[in-house]
Amino acid sequence: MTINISTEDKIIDAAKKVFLQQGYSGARMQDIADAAGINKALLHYYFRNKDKLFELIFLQCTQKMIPTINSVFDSDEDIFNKIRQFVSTYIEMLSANPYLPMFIANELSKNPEKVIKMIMTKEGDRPHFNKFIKDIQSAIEQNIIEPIQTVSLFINIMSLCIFPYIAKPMMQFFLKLDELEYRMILEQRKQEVADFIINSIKK
Amino acid sequence: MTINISTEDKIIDAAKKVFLQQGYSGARMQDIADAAGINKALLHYYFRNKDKLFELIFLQCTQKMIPTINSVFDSDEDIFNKIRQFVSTYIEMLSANPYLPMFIANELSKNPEKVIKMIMTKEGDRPHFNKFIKDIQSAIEQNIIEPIQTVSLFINIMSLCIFPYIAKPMMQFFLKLDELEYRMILEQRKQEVADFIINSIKK
DNA sequence: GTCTATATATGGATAGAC
DNA sequence: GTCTATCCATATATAGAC
Repeated sequence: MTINISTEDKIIDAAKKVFLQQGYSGARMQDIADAAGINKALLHYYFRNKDKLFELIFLQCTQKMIPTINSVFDSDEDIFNKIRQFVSTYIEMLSANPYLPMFIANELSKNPEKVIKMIMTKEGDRPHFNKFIKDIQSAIEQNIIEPIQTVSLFINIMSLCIFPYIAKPMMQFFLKLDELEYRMILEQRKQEVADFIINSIKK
Repeated sequence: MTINISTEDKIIDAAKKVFLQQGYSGARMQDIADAAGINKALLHYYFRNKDKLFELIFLQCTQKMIPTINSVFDSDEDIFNKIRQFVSTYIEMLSANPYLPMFIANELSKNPEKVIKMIMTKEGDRPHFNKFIKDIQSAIEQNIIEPIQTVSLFINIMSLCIFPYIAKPMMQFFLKLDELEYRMILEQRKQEVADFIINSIKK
């Protein structure tokens, strides 16, 4: 049986799909209407214009993952477990939303001011990166891990998690990997990346 | 004194700037004409259409860096020095072309078939990644570095080098870093990243 | 709320004068 | 080679019937 989905939800789902894959400037209102199984006029009836619709989708996407991440940051595991947990939950979430990293990075790089204003205006959860960075700092002071620039380590962790999604076609092309092979590699990375990081920083 | 730059070169320079920052779908022929100090009609006189102009720029950009990279891959340094050299020359080149990673990753992700066809059709140098991967493999067999999936290590190295450029606005936003601070971090990474990698894999 | 038809704006491309 | 003017396709947005 088919559940009755409201037109608004159909539009949101469709818009999410199109915007995430095509980005703002590549997305066509017609494509969104088609994907939602309605016509353009109805799109404008529900969401006045492309900008408004985009803003909704963008904020919804960026907010969605924050609570899960924060629950990791806020836990009182030791630094190694925290890194392990962060890497595996983050990669897990990205595998469920593979277009998200490219989408966000791209919009942010095309139009930094507009996007940042959008985020700042709408209040909501923020990722507790500071908490994470403080934990790293404190682990260094307690002599648990090698001294390293915390900011630099943070960038490394994010790089190792996110880049394989942003550069998927590039990596597939370079390494001649098909869809399945690449997905298996991403799956393995949930452990490998944490090992790689911890190997590097542990005393 | 001002050197006399041919109109064609002015167009190419302008197109490079606009395409790299805006991507294919975000770039406007008008913007390119403006940046070149000419009008649209003249653009079309030199390069029949947007696609042709884009193809030229894209191929020129992707080819430019290959010889330098290959000279590192082809050298007969040991694996640690090779990693150090690759990381530092690669980051050096990216700092000189900070928009390039986002540009390539984005076009590839928006239109993989088209882009790959473009690359395959035009013959030219290819990066010798295989050589690098074989070197890693052989270092593992000789017991010089920890056993690790070579493909995985390769992805890690690329991630650590490239991601900070793709995600520059995101990282700046998260970490509240201004232009100068971020550029300093990138500069430091020429050493730090190699240390980070080698720390992780050395016996 | 949903549609068809249409207005309006934008951007790529061409014609033709100089 | 370079320009102005214009065309035409595409894309966003609105009007108005049902």
